[in-house]
Amino acid sequence: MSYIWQQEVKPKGGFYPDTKVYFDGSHYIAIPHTERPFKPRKKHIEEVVSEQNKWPQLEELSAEEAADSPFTENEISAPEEKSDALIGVENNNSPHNMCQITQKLDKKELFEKFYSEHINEKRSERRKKIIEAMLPYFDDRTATENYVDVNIARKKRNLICRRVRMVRKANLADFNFFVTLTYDDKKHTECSFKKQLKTCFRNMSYRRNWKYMGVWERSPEKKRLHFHGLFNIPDNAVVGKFQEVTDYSTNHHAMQTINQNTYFAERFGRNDFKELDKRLLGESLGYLMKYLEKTGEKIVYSKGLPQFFISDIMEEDIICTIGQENKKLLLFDDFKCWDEGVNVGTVSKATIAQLRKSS
DNA sequence: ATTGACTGTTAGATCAGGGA
DNA sequence: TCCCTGATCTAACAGTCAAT
Repeated sequence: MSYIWQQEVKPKGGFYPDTKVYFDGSHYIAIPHTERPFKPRKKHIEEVVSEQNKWPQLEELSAEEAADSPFTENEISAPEEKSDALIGVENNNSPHNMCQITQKLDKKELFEKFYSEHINEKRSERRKKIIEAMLPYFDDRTATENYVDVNIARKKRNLICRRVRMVRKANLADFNFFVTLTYDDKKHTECSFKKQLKTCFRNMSYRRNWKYMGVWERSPEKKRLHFHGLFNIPDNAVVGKFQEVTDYSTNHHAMQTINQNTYFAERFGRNDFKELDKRLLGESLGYLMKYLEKTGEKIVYSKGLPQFFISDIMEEDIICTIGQENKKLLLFDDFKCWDEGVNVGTVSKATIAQLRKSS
């Protein structure tokens, strides 16, 4: 095998061109540029194993059920456009607000279903239960166990990827608020809360240059849907006003003071904008990570949160090589950034902003 | 670990409506 | 007409996968 990174990483002339630089929370680390020759991927086709019939009365779904439904409005109203999809919907002249949903699941989708059903259980218990549930769809127990183990490993890999991405984005983001939001029954249903809040954040990001990342949470003890997020809100881009509100917390059974924003209080309900101590970023991230893992929910990101920036790195700015096979470069805190032979200065917020971005 | 390719989702851009 | 806000459309990208 003759992949470039397996040859000599260190270039001649004492510098590394186009490295990907990330911040691990205390140091900047550069990954030297590597390339791998293109190799087409095999397409794996999963076997269809299960069909379920459901007769949901759409207008009778509660907001919560609607939010939890795997069928989006699009899938229900325009099934003919998804002819090759495994999830199909038929409307056989049934009453106006009723349609037959025929859900065909392949083995992988079935695995996903059982995996999310047992997400809150211990790993070994979860594995056992998924295997039992999937046993009828395989020839024997060994085949079932193999399939489940391979897919558990896949989920684990994917989670690691997401975690790495999230931490690297957060470390370069310069967040200044940790925000918790929920909704007032008088203003929203869970569904409308989620939809409008996402729209609102999207607009703040575009119009006021807010950056954010966060997760939705509905833990068993706190039934109400919350949004927890890390925000970078520029000084001149605040909406509404901040007010200290002191009230009784039913969760902690004690009085608590929150920094409530009037804009979000009026539109959505209770909220808390905690100013973020940079030293506590790791702790806040851990908090978000907990929900990321437990709920299987995806992270809500604003765009423009890079994982890396691209810079050439001079040999004199490298402390040592680190990582697997010493392929990463640990940099001095005041390392210089270079863009195609031009020194764009010592690393700083401004430097990072003008360097080439890499998602 | 990292990479590039693929794909479904979602965030940036734009539209539309309302109020001043 | 201008400004602000919420909604909608679609291009960009997050998530995933397989290779290594």
